[in-house]
Amino acid sequence: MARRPRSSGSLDPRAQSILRAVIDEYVTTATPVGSNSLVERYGFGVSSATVRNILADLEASGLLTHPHTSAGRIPTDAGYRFFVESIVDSVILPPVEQLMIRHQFGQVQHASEQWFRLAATTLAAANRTAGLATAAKPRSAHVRRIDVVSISERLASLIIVFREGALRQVLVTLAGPTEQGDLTRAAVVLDELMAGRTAADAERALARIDGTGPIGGLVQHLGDRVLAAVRDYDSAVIEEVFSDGLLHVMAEPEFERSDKLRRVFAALENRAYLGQLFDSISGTNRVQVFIGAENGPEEMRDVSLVLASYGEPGRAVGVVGVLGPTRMAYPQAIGTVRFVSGLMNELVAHIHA
Amino acid sequence: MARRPRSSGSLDPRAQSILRAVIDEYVTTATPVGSNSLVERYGFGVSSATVRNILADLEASGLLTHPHTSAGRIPTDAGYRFFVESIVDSVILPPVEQLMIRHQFGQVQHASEQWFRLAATTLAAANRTAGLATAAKPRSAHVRRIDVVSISERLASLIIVFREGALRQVLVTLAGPTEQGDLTRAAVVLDELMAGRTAADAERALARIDGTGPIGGLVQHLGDRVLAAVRDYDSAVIEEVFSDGLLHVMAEPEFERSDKLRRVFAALENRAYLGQLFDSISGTNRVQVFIGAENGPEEMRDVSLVLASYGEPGRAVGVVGVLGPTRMAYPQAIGTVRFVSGLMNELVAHIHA
DNA sequence: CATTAGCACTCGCACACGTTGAGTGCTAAC
DNA sequence: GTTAGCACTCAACGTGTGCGAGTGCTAATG
Repeated sequence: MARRPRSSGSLDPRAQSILRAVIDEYVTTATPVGSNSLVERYGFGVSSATVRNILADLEASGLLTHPHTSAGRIPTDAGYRFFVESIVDSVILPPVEQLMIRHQFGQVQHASEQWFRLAATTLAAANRTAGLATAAKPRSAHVRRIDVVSISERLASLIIVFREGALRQVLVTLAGPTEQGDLTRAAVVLDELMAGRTAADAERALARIDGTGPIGGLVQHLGDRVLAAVRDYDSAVIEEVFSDGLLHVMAEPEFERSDKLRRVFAALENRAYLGQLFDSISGTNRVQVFIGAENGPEEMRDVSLVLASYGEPGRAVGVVGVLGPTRMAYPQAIGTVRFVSGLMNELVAHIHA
Repeated sequence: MARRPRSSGSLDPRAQSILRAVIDEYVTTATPVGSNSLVERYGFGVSSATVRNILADLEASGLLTHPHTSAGRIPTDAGYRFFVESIVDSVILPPVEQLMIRHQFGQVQHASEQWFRLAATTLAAANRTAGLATAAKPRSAHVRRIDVVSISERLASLIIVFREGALRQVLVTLAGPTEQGDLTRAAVVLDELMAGRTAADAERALARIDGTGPIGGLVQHLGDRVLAAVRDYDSAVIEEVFSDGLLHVMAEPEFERSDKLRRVFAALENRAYLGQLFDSISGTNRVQVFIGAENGPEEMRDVSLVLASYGEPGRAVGVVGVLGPTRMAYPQAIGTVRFVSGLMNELVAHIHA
């Protein structure tokens, strides 16, 4: 029975600090925490009996639970939520860690567009959980350059560079033996026709083209392929989700039995789900936290996501984040995700400069 | 006690068929198989007592074991090895399955160099295990084409196409504001200089270049980057190992507890190990099977690999294969791996035509 | 002499049972 | 409001027991 009825939302500062202590303790030990160990390790200046009363209150408010009568308390999703709300705006990553991460990004400054992979790897390492990241993808694709390279007599590699530096390669089987010279001429025509265009523009331009003549057919053939590739790039909500450190999650005690984790991984392979999720956070630049059942899918009820989008809302956006058990170190996760997304913002800005 | 001492290597045909039956049964049920269930389901025309005698012989030969005295038999690594040797040359994938796989490959005929991904996916699906594949990588890289595209004022995307169609992209920060015109001119110089060259040749050519003049510095700067990228591509034994269907392995009862599997996954992330392994089979085009402890690393003693290389030994080779528990359906695995590697051979030949 | 029926034996597994200990909730005193 | 005290609960652990699948051995058989 709750001794003093309280309105949810506000919380006695002492109760709040005890909630924090429970979360802190549970996150590190992974075992339910009891009143005794709390006063022992945190010593609130009160006895264990008092702490017990407060714990009972917190449970009545739905912030803690009991696995069974004679066990300690563990936080509920709502408990984590309350905790996260109370810290999410104030967390700042310590300068030492900031420096370490910056250093890692410096190492590969000019290694193609692999930054998002590095972001996932960095987040995974810094949190000992799984790191996730997608490449920044523009709202609508603009073609920047088209190139055609002969691979063999009847095979050519079609290379499409998009405005932000993203790149697509398509192998094209040719109708007959074709020399690099013709391919180059066709490439020039296509390049002039499509460079700077969106998919829709490019389609209109291609429709007006003269499909006859010595290389007209070739241009038409290649143009169709370019268009398909551009549309494909355009329509995918997320191009690729790169993840790293899934092994860390496997090592967590809640996933000792692999079937739970298997379902989580299966959910992560569901593009529709991830696409929708990432889309929902792509407006804001704030760090978003999804805790356990808040994720929606049944399979995800044992894990939490800490996500942030990066990029320029009107142009290109991507997502970085962390996935771990609901029992995860939220302050650390929020801090690193915020910092890395900031870093990615800088990089995107640098590209668009 | 073995009733009749036998030399290892040859085996009574009846004993052999019983070994097969044990493997067959164990692979499907995952539980030790006893003499009774054997005669029940396979009825060899003898009683269970006789089967028991033969089982004892097979155990004495090291092909079977006992988890404990009152349990049925399970195959040892040596037992699987014997079985695999006896079938490896005769397994042919049923035409129906051949057709299904061919069909899948037909669907994406012109989707860039993603074939190896499809190979992994197909193998995973066909065997309900993990599928592995690497892209075909040439012994020594030959540059086919170099292109430079301006991304922003001080940022350019350097695109290197290799002879077999492989592609590398490097973002380059420029010393000062540079127009596409200059970049294009530099690209032409580099293209003429390096196209058709190996890394070593390209290095020599680049050393002789005139680093002065209006675009000389630019060429030099970009050239260094190209060289680094080519060397990088050259030196990596395997570029990327794509895997699919790891979830299937997670579902196997031997990996119900996730720690075993975690170690396997960790081993798979060890590039040095995989590189050496893949290198060791890259000479031959035969299907190679590595069973349990044969793999070497302690972490891999519970899994088997069925691998085959594809490509043209002198030029470009890659690897496709399957990873599963030692208790895996070897005939099916061998059949699909052989067939898919054959398919990949065709594709590589097509590229080099 | 290979095969087989019969039988004692082994040992993991499932289940029941008592013990232990951490932790709770309640009450009465401060 | 806080606290000491205490009865109570329940998972975890170790032990004991019966069950059953399966073996290995022996002696009989065609």
